[in-house]
Amino acid sequence: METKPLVRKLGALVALTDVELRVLDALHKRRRTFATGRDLVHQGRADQATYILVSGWAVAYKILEDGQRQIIDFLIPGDFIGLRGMVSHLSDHSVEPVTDIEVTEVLVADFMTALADTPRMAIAVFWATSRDEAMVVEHLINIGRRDAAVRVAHFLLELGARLALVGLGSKAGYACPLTQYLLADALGLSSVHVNRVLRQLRDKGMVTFRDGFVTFDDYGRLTEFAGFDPEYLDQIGPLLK
Amino acid sequence: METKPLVRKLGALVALTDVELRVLDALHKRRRTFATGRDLVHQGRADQATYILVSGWAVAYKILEDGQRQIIDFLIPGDFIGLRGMVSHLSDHSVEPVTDIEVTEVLVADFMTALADTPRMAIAVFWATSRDEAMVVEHLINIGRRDAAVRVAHFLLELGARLALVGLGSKAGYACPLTQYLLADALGLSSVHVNRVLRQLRDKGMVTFRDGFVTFDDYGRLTEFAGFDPEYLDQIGPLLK
DNA sequence: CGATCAATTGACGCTTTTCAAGAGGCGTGG
DNA sequence: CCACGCCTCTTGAAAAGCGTCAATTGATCG
Repeated sequence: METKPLVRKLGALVALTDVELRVLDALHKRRRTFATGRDLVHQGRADQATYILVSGWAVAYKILEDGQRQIIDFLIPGDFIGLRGMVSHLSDHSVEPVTDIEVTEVLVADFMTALADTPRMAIAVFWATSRDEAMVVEHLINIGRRDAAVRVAHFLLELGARLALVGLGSKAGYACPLTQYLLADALGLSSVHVNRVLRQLRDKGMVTFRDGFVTFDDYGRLTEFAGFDPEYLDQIGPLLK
Repeated sequence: METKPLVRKLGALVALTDVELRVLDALHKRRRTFATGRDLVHQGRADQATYILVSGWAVAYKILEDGQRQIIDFLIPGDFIGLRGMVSHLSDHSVEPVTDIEVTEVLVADFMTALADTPRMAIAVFWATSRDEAMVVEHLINIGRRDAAVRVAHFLLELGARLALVGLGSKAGYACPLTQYLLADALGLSSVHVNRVLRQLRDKGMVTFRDGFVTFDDYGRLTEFAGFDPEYLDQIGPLLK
């Protein structure tokens, strides 16, 4: 039996019944692929569908008046794409693939019906989105009150923790398709400064960001340096049995 | 008929039936008051209740390892307090009153039951929290990619727009109990710099922050200066009729 | 083989922080 | 009623962090 990312994600929050699993399964309509550079969700446009990321990385961002870009979050397999846009009629940000990606499409109408029919699942979805918000909050704190080096370190650790949850990373490191430009736009830094900071961290033997791989050279020392607390990602098991 | 903040908030998102209104009404248990400096939600502690702010202001924040504080959001009447903490077992931030506040308490168990019994309301709550997340996202962008002056201007405008939604502000200005220290911790700046920037904005005749009041001296010029787009707060009416 | 993009490094300058000091308001206790 | 402490706001001077500009390299791609 194939374990779909969405099932794994929601199942970790709420113990799902057979009926709910069937409803969930019916949600996965078409499987689609998107190539790098082609927007899935476009800033300021209403959407009729949301997606669940199956493979590859994407980035949620917003373009400012002056052309600068702020990255809100990187999306990895198992994440919802454009869920807020679906529910608030107007998406306030864009999403585009970082790599070629594979997604399954979920139609708004189907999703709403599913939530109404299976309230426990609605809670699970609610919980999942709350976790996403916790991520954004952590991101906010990272940018607001940490200096560049700690900020970069913290970010790489957070990404590692998220990837580990879906089996794509460990305390040794992970494959990471991001460029230093993307990192800069996520962290509110210039790419030049990101480069310098990465070299610092590498020279200190804590973490190496190179050739599409993040390698934790000294995980313990890095977490201490970054003040990293993975608690907000912890799951204590399903809230609803 | 008294219009409770929660009813007004959810009613704007989903047209509620009589049954749902009754369920909602039953949620409002005790009314409580908290004085300045007494935490409602404490970082790292699991909670059994969430609150809905009736009057006064509160602040959601997180304390970092080194003692610095990052403010996540200011809470104004009609806002949920500690909703995420309720759903994820572990609250990742603290909430404390800025002024003396009045809240109504909602028990987790009641809330979960209500959501399960009235799925449309669950969607409304889901939507409301999505809007809150949009606020945090805007906050993130503000801190990540705008310089201090624009950041302060944007923030004061955003606060004004939120207050206007609940009848506590206009394009002329609003009563604002925040200190410059609170502003600094929200914006990721030092209080000294916030002070300087506020003087700049005042000298330029755009906005005055003084004696507990924010006065928009030139609303049009300020919005242009800040690149403020209130769209993300807009409501196009109930999604579900 | 030219073009584009990611990474890299140096020099310089500006934004913001830090440190320091002082003024005014307000509550509390003697 | 006054003195004192505490908080908030204010301003100046100096230092630090980070951004901008610029130039170089290597890799990939058509």
